[in-house]
Amino acid sequence: MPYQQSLTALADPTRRHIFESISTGPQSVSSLAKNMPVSRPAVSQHLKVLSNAGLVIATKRGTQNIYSAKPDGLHELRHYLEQFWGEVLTSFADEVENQKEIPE
Amino acid sequence: MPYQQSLTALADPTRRHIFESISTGPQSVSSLAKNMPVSRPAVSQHLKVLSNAGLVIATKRGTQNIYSAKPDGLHELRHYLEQFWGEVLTSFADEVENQKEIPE
DNA sequence: CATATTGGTAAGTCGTGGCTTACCTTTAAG
DNA sequence: CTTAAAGGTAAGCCACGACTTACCAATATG
Repeated sequence: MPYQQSLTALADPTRRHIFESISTGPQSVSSLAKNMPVSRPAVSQHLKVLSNAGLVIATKRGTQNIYSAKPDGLHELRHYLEQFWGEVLTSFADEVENQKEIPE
Repeated sequence: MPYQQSLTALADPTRRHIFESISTGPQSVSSLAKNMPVSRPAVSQHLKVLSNAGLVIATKRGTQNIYSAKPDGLHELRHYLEQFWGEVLTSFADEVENQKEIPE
């Protein structure tokens, strides 16, 4: 799953709340909707986005769908950010040391 | 700067592109706009968002504004994600070991 | 002083995304 | 078999956000 999907998935507050809730333990759709200010279909739609981003996974149990958080769903995003971390620091060092000129 | 601002700031592809470009070295607004498919004002607006999120910082040089990436701008976001990482793993372990029941 | 550069901001347009209600399918339970 | 519980999807609405053009302020340069 590309990091962009994780990024846009977690950018929405409602979706973040859902993901945080699931992270403390698996939940059914209705159970999630019960503790939220939005309707069940809304939750369902958010879960679809989170699922497409690889952040959650669903397993059936009778009529209900239990959603769990996927531990490795954040890997790519982390790598993306860490790569940045290095880049910024080295480019910063370059400037200071070499008095590097800045493109107009 | 709260992690949410970094999240929404980086969720936009254009803004991500700007931030990535700046991360390789400081740039002026016009210089950035020159290599982008959007107008200069659009870039300026994006820079404002990135600045509010604490991801970039501007310094004046004559008439132009030079934007640099802020190395520590991603700290909070990283912590937010890392905290998740732990949470998910422990809740996962709980289930496996204790056959923990899932709230309907 | 006049005139470019540079860039921030205002105002307005347009598409997307998050939400709702309505509907349907599937499994459980009386 | 009928009824209820659970949840995904369709259609439509509305707000917000990403753009544009137009305008203005500030600095540099002839």
